[in-house]
Amino acid sequence: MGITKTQIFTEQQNDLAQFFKVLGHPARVAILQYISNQNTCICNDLVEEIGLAQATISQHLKELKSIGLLKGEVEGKSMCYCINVERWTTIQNQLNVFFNTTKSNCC
Amino acid sequence: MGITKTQIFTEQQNDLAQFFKVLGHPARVAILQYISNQNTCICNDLVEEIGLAQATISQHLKELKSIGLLKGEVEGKSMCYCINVERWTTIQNQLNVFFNTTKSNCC
DNA sequence: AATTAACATCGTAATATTGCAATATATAAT
DNA sequence: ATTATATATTGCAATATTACGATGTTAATT
Repeated sequence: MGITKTQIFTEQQNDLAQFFKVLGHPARVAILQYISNQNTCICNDLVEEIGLAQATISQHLKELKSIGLLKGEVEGKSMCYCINVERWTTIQNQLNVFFNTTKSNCC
Repeated sequence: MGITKTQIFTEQQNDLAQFFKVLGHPARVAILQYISNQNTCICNDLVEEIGLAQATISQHLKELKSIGLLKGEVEGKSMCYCINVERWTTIQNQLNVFFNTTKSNCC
């Protein structure tokens, strides 16, 4: 097969895994860090900064947008991609709830 | 292609992405939650509880072990898989540092 | 209106992941 | 010693992901 059996898990488990999965690529970690360090955030900078082709960066940005972590606004002929701080904080909280409620142990 | 260009990222970025990636599958989230809720944690229970084949569960356990999140001890003819609380806390802290240092914004 | 610049999307090749049956291994029970 | 039980490993098929060139699209510039 090769297809994840989403149906056998809870919505919470699938959502959590989805967040983790999107963050689970170094290019996407790097993109978030770079955007966070800039005051202007334009996609073309990312291509030079990260060192992947423009099409590839665009694809990674799309995935970060898919879970609401980034929002992009058209700014002339460029794009201004920003971190959605509200969403960012919400996800951080959800991950912390997961970590805090899942660390008990038997041995 | 199809191969992640690990060399162009920092070790920190690759490590972070690796943690996220391992947690980025609902079966692995479910396994961690189940183990955390049990006092005894035996692999065979997991097969029935999660609903994936024994070989598949074994594979997921291996990945969780690969980043040190689980430790397994032989207990008779069963295995006792436990969460490595120390490692768990370390990773949680690293993720929080990432979240806290990466949420500034421009718009 | 043609051109340029900045992305986005499509198509595709290479590689990775998911899942399982079959098989191997290791221990407990008989 | 043989058998049963629990888990790991191997091999493989199906699907997903990564990456990029080529091509669309949109908006500013000329």
